[in-house]
Amino acid sequence: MARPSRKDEILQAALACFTEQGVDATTIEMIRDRSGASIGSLYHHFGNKERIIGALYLAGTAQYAERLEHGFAKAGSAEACVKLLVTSYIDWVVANPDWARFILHSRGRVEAGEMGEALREANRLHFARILAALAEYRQQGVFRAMADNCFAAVVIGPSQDLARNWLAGRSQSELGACRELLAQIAWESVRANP
Amino acid sequence: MARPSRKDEILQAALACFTEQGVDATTIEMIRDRSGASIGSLYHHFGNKERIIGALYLAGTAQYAERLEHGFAKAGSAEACVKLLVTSYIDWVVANPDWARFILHSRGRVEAGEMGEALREANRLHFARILAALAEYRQQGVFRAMADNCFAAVVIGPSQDLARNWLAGRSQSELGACRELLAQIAWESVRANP
Amino acid sequence: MARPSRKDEILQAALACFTEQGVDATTIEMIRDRSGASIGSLYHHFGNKERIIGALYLAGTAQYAERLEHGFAKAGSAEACVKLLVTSYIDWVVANPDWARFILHSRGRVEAGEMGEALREANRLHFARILAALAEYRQQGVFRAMADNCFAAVVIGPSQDLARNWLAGRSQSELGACRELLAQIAWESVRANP
Amino acid sequence: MARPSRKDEILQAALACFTEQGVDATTIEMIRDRSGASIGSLYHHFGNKERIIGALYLAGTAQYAERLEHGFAKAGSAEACVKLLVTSYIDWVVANPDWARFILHSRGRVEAGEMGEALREANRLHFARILAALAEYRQQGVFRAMADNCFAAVVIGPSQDLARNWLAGRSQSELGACRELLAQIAWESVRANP
DNA sequence: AATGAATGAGTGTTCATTCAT
DNA sequence: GATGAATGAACACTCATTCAT
Repeated sequence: MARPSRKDEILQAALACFTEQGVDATTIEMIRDRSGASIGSLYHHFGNKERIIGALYLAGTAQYAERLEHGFAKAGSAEACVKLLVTSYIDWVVANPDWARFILHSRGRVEAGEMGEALREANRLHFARILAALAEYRQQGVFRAMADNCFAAVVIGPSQDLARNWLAGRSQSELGACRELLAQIAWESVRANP
Repeated sequence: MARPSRKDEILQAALACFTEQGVDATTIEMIRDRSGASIGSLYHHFGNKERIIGALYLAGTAQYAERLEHGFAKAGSAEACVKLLVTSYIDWVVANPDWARFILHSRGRVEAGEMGEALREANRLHFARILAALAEYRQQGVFRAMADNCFAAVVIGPSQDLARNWLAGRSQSELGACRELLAQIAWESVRANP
Repeated sequence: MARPSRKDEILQAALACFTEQGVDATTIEMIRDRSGASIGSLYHHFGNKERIIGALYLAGTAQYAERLEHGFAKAGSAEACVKLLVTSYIDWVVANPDWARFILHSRGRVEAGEMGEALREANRLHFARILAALAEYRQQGVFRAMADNCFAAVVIGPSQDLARNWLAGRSQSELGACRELLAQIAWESVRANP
Repeated sequence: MARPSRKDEILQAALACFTEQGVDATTIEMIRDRSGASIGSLYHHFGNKERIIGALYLAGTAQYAERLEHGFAKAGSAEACVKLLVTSYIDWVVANPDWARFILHSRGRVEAGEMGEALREANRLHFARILAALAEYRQQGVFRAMADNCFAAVVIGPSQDLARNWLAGRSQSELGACRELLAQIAWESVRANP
């Protein structure tokens, strides 16, 4: 296994700081102290704070997208696909709580910054892949008629809401405990009525 | 109609700045310029920036809670109650987009600050009122069995997700257009299977 | 006994604040809170902070001068006069530690301010009275030859040094315990050698 | 001869400002203007104003202590030691009036701040060295019986009082002129009566 | 690639003072 | 005489960023 590169060390340190202090309250010096890199090195690798945030964001979403991709390859029905959207989201949040918290809170910021277009492009792609995977089923009339953004909200909204609360420490119970239930509800919510 | 007090003017100005610049990027001077109050007056009334944020947050949630309360008084069935949770949330967001955006993004910050306990107390109360309104129906077995936090997430999660996207300008379509559909889905998601 | 006037209440409150916080760290609002007077009242009576400090200073030195005056009236020898300078100083410090501390630390400030001339005038007068009381003895050759400022320093310097340390809490022992010894040393230091 | 370091330049500039304006009235910008360093550099080296004050204080007292140390090495009698305490103090004040004024007025402030313990430790050490140098003579009964703090006050009090007045511009005559007389009086004041 | 001293515009906040009531 | 809301200049301090080594 390769040693983590300096860049990755910095990214990991930044994420830890963001988790503990919040993104705005984290200073470059905090990241320096935690990563062991010098200020000069930080700027050599990333150029500015915004780009550290952006790189972290993109790496996080890519990681999640990859996980989803793997699942889709094996899903053989509309139901499996929809449930996969829920379960893989929850599983990823549980496995990467810091990353999930950061992404959940920094989207607007990254979108507004210089890496905004890159982010939107990645999102478009991600969304398109999901739609493509579901396109066949939609044509078969498996799903209830609704706008794309509604569909996405209905499927992932409950999980995201629960994840937000859990990541903020407002839930005493485990997030994973609701995994199956939320997947089932998502499926029931979007399938065409029998 | 009474003229808005100096305190309210400051709060309104702060909200407008938060909407345009974001909370962190808003400086006290921006609020001063927009409100017409002097810096001294700002501090005379609120003491520090944190407390402006907190006051605005609490005022916003109170406003929404009041709206919900009014509706509950007239709701005569479990279905009406659940749908009301969705529709009154969406209606409030559409009617107060700036306030909604601010509240959606500042919860963690306020919770972490000196007014955190006041906020948690208000939330506890709000949540308790909703549960009380539904308690009777729950005992009758009207609802599918699930934890309280799951119930809340299933009912409001999709609306909140959609609202976030709409408030961030990521939706071209109107938020209100999904009103009935989301209410219906919420109800179907939590009712006991027939 | 007359009730203390509002002015005196303010002065007392100011002195207490100065003792606890230091003169610079004391704000008008602290004095307001402690005195019970309103900000407007404070400014009505004194005009500004500087004049509160000045009034307090002058009142304190006057009080000490009066005490000295009383003693001199009864002192019938050079030795008695010199020892009186020491003992009445120490007695006053022990009786009015807050006032003494304030005066010991604020002289330069008052001298530099608008009441500086009044202070210098009071000091000149005070000094002149002491010299007058000793003039006769000096002519008789009772004292060792030295400049006036040296004389004053030799007589009062040790007491003042000890008082400073005691007032700052750096001495565990009582200031009064050294009273007689310091008076004796002062006398031996200034008398002409036998 | 080495060029003064940036830190020393800042310290020198601060001392000059303190002399002209007083410590409280000196702003960071004044020190910046006088030292030529940037605000960032000031804070890079010292962290905050308090620490500039503390560093200056400690450097000044160290300088004086060193001077005293050198003298003690050559003093061969109780009389020489006592007189040295007086003369080296006066000589140092005359040679470093700004530093002396600053130290005379800032002790309480530094003691109350974060460097207070360092200062007290330095003082303890300084005091202990002096006592050690005199210990042998004390055992021989050379000195009049009195408490340590009295002894210190009697020896240095007159010089300090005179120095204060001279440094404040209240003395027209030279401080150095009293050097021998004060040393002599100090010795007479503490020696055991013949 | 790495370092860290230096930079300075910008921030939240303080507080003596004013003045209309 | 008394009140206290309003004022705004001034301050200590922060922190992303640069650049010579």
